[in-house]
Amino acid sequence: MNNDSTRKYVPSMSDVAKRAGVALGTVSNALNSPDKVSSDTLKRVHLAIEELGFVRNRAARALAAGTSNTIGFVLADLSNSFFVDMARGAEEVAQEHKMAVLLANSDVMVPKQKTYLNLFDEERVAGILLAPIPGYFEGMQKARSHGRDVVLLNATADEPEICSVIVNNELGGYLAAKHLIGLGRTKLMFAGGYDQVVPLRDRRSGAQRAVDETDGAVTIEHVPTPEVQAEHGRTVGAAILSRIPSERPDGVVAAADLLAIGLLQTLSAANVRVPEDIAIIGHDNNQSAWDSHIPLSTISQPGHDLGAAAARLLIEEIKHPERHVHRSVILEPSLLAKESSIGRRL
Amino acid sequence: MNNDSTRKYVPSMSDVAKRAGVALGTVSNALNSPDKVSSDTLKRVHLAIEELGFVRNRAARALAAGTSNTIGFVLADLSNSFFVDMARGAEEVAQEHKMAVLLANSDVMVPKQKTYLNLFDEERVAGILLAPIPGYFEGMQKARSHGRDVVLLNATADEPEICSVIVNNELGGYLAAKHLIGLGRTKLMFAGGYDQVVPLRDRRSGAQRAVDETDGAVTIEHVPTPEVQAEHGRTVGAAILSRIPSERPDGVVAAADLLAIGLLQTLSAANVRVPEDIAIIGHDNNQSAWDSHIPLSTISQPGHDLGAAAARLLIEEIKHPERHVHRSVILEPSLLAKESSIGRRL
DNA sequence: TTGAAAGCGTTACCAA
DNA sequence: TTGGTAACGCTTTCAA
Repeated sequence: MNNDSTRKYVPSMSDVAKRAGVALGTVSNALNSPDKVSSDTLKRVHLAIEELGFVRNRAARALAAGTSNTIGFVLADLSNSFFVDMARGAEEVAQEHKMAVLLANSDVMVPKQKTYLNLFDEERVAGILLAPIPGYFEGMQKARSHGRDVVLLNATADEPEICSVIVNNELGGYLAAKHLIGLGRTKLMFAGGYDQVVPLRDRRSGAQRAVDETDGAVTIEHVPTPEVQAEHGRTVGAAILSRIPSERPDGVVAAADLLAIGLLQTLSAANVRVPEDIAIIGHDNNQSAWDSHIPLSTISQPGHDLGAAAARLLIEEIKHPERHVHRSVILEPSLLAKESSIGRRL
Repeated sequence: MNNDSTRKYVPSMSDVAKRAGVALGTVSNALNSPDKVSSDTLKRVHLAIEELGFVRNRAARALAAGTSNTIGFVLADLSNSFFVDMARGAEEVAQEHKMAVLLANSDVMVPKQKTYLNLFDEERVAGILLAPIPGYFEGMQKARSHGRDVVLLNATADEPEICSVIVNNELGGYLAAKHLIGLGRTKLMFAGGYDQVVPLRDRRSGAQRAVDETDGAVTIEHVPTPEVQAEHGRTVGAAILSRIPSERPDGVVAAADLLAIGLLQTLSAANVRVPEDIAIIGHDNNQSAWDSHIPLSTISQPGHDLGAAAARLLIEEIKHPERHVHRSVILEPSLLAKESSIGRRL
């Protein structure tokens, strides 16, 4: 009927100290620098902890020490596997250093991003990992001005004082276009995005570079879209279908996988053969695009490595501020050729 | 070259108090119970806060108050959109109550789940949301014994003292089978899972119930698989293909979407028509299965509602322990009929 | 190696 | 309404 009043008494370090017959400071040492304590007292302390069911109070710890061993990770979009991969990578590295990673999903909402950044700042976390909403950094400076170390993922700030890990998007676009060109395609299309979104713009210039290298043997046109979701891919697909076949591209570099999937669906539904008539390659290796009817060739973003590299930078900055040099790590994407470009291989 | 020593001095409440010419306690009140402070001093305090760039110290807050206004959410698998939906739902509700949700991904690893549960316990969070690794609750009791409120998502504990929110899986299986039967299918197959995994077992019994209701007009067979990933679906597909057509089922209820996708691929590749020859319905409405070639019919799990309901239960328990009644909320899944069962509708 | 005591920045209480 | 002050539970000197 009513709630249990099981709310047990939570033992503190001084309780442990009493029980073990040692001083408070000794318990603290036993926990934090076991080597400073004789193995005998160590045993007694641990026994007492066990008997009492003691748990450290992190709040008190953070207050006294001025910082915690927790890393706060604010990321833009949990429904995108790219970010989930980052979280995994960061976690693995943190774990090696006995640090924990707490996640906060800003869900592509700027105020939320700011709120969580502020939350981690208030919590005095050891450091903050931020995979920001493209173009939005609000809240970051405030945390930094309080001495909180911040490392950016998949974005760079103007100031060189902030470490960041980014992906070479230009190379991604280049690899994608180069792949299609190598497959003999000559009339390319770059689908999606517009120039205000830097990563997508970079992908496009990379694709352009690959085309330029052919000295005119290959052409490329750009069909911009407001966003890069599946529906925008369908729009692009419809646009292609409205042309007479001879005017259609024979290869499409999509700015993102979801867009590529939408495009793929629309074309297949109209009996355009992929890749025979039109080869398609996406971008991101987004899990949501796995297992599509015709497996999608894509440019794989090193999400895991990105998270790991960022965590390494952050931890270095936290633990050795004196020897730490602020820098930007650039990771390379890689080609993942599948059926949508190279056809079925048996 | 070297790191900036920008590490600014972080002002405290007493600094604010001095600056505003009021007492420390007044600043605290100004922040926590503005109504207890005259609008004049309120103004002065806020001005001082602004000028100093003050941020509360949550560690100190949690220490003094004994709890925070943060909810910790430990979930089993971030790469499954079901869990991400839960997180969103929980967050929305928390936000309405001015509480924040911090996420920890146990990544289907029991030790991690335990570690994070312990972490949140140590942090003295206001409460814990736990979407556990099926069958594993280690770490939960310890946190509970410290007075931490815990609410389970998509799982139930043996003790009635713990609130939980679950999905009626039996109904899900029933709806799925009923749907295929309503479409005229008479030789069903339930693909995936085995009886040790409770949710999957429930789905199967639901499907069985739907079949039983036909008084023998419809049959159903069970093909178990060790897990329910795409590869297992391919295995099931291969098994079906190895039979002569007349022995094949005409409708398959898959225990999970990923499995359904694998099955779909294998069958399509062998030119089995879906849904004409074999209708397929999955389970979970997993985002990773969206945008497949033939849109997959599925049973939609109310992930968002699940998270929201759980957060509501938890917050009620936190804020009104005296009037709170422990209970288990059961949510209903719903049918999402798409092309893989009903064919293309124009 | 161990013990004692001074904070850390809040909240919450009581007196004014 | 306000001010003063004792916790909160830990880390971290400094002596012993």
